[in-house]
Amino acid sequence: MSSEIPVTNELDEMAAAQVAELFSALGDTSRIRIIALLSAAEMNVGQLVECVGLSQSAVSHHLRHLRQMRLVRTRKDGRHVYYHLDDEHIKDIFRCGLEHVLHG
Amino acid sequence: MSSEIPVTNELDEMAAAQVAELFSALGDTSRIRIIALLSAAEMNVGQLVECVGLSQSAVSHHLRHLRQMRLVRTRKDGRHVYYHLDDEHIKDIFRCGLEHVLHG
DNA sequence: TCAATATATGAATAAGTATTCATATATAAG
DNA sequence: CTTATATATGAATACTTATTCATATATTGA
Repeated sequence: MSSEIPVTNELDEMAAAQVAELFSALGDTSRIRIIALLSAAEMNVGQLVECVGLSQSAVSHHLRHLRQMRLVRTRKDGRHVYYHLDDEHIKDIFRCGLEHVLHG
Repeated sequence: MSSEIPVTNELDEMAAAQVAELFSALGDTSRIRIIALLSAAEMNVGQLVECVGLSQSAVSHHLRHLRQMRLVRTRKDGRHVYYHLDDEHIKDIFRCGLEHVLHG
């Protein structure tokens, strides 16, 4: 054995950090509103700016964060960049949290 | 009409803030490790301190945070305070996030 | 090419937060 | 009653992060 700490703990720690990073990315009102909007439909940056009521810069920074976490992906159309959720599972996670606060 | 903004948006904004608050509470490695441990079994503070490897004070602060968010509850037994998840849904949310990082 | 529009980004700052330290409270044991 | 153990908490600090401002890049239309 190379260590006194069981391997499973090491893995769990790493996984815990990743899960925390995921929830942290969703743990901001502005980003959650973006996720909520994209849960309903694909939108370009300008539309998101209008909907969430933040500056274009702030929205863009949040989108970069969500992109880096692989929570959203983009599709380019002319001068516009359309954002959508990376996969359906993201929607599930959001709905899971929403259900909890609506029910609780 | 009392406002130009549809009521549904107001509700969504409030819900979004609550969802963000929930995910934010789960968006910390130490707290997620506590949630992960409590997903498996009830534990008292001393046991949690040993498992997560933080100071007693730090763990206690995190537990207060989780308590205030109604993610955990307590049961007192002598000098010990046992913590457990508030309900099964918390476990679901955690597992939902864990599955995402394990699969993705 | 030039102007206009859409989006992205680095730097700065202000607000938030995790951890530590010191200490308080509560319970049990002797 | 006194001491030891378990947990909680306020204040201070170091660190993180959301937003803004200024500006850059890219695409379209004239």
